[in-house]
Amino acid sequence: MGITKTDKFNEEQNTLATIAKVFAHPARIAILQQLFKLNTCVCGDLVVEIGLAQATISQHLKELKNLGIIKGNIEGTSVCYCINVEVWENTKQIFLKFLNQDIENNSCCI
Amino acid sequence: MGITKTDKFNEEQNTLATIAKVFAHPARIAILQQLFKLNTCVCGDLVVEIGLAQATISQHLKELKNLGIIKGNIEGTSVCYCINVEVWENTKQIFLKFLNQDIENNSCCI
DNA sequence: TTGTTACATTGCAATATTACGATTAATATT
DNA sequence: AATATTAATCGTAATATTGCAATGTAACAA
Repeated sequence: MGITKTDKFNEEQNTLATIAKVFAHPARIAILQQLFKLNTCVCGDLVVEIGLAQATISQHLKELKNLGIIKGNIEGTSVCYCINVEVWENTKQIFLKFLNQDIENNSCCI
Repeated sequence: MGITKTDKFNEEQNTLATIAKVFAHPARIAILQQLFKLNTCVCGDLVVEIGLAQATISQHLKELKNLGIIKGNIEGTSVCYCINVEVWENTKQIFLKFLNQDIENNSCCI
């Protein structure tokens, strides 16, 4: 089958899974880290930096853009990418809420 | 190809992607939420609760177990699952560190 | 105009994931 | 012992993801 049955789950669960899916590839993690690290727009050199084919990087950038956490500005023949801070914060909060759920007492399993 | 080129990335990036991949399915999110919510072992009724086939749930549980964030205790014919708090905390910290990286100034893109 | 550069898109092959029926293994129950 | 219950595993089909060569597109440079 290969198709996820999203109708079995609530919106929150599907949203969390969608966000996680975007984080679920080292190239996309690397792109985000690079954008954070440089603290400025990155124009093109992501391909050189990461070492995958240009088409592949472009595809990963597309997925990050689809989630909205990065944005691209066209500057002449090149495109500059950076974090979309608002969307990033929003996305982060959703994920933090999930990660920060804690167990009060965990005396059941050994 | 379909195969991720992990050798192009550092350990941290691959680890983050691996963790995210486990979170990247609503059924696994639902299982974790259930385990947190009940605050006790969940014995079997995950199949009923989530509404996927037993084999499917078992497969998702396996992936959560592979990451180590849940553990299962055999009790007679059934198995009780719960969060492995130590591993969960560890995993959480790795992810928090990634999520909490922030930009000091973001004046580049419009 | 012609070429060049930078990136997106398309098309395709290889591999991974999701889902489930069927089977197996282990323990309980009768 | 025979049967039932529970969950893991196997096998398989459908779909998704990854990666890249080739191509398309838009802006600039000569």
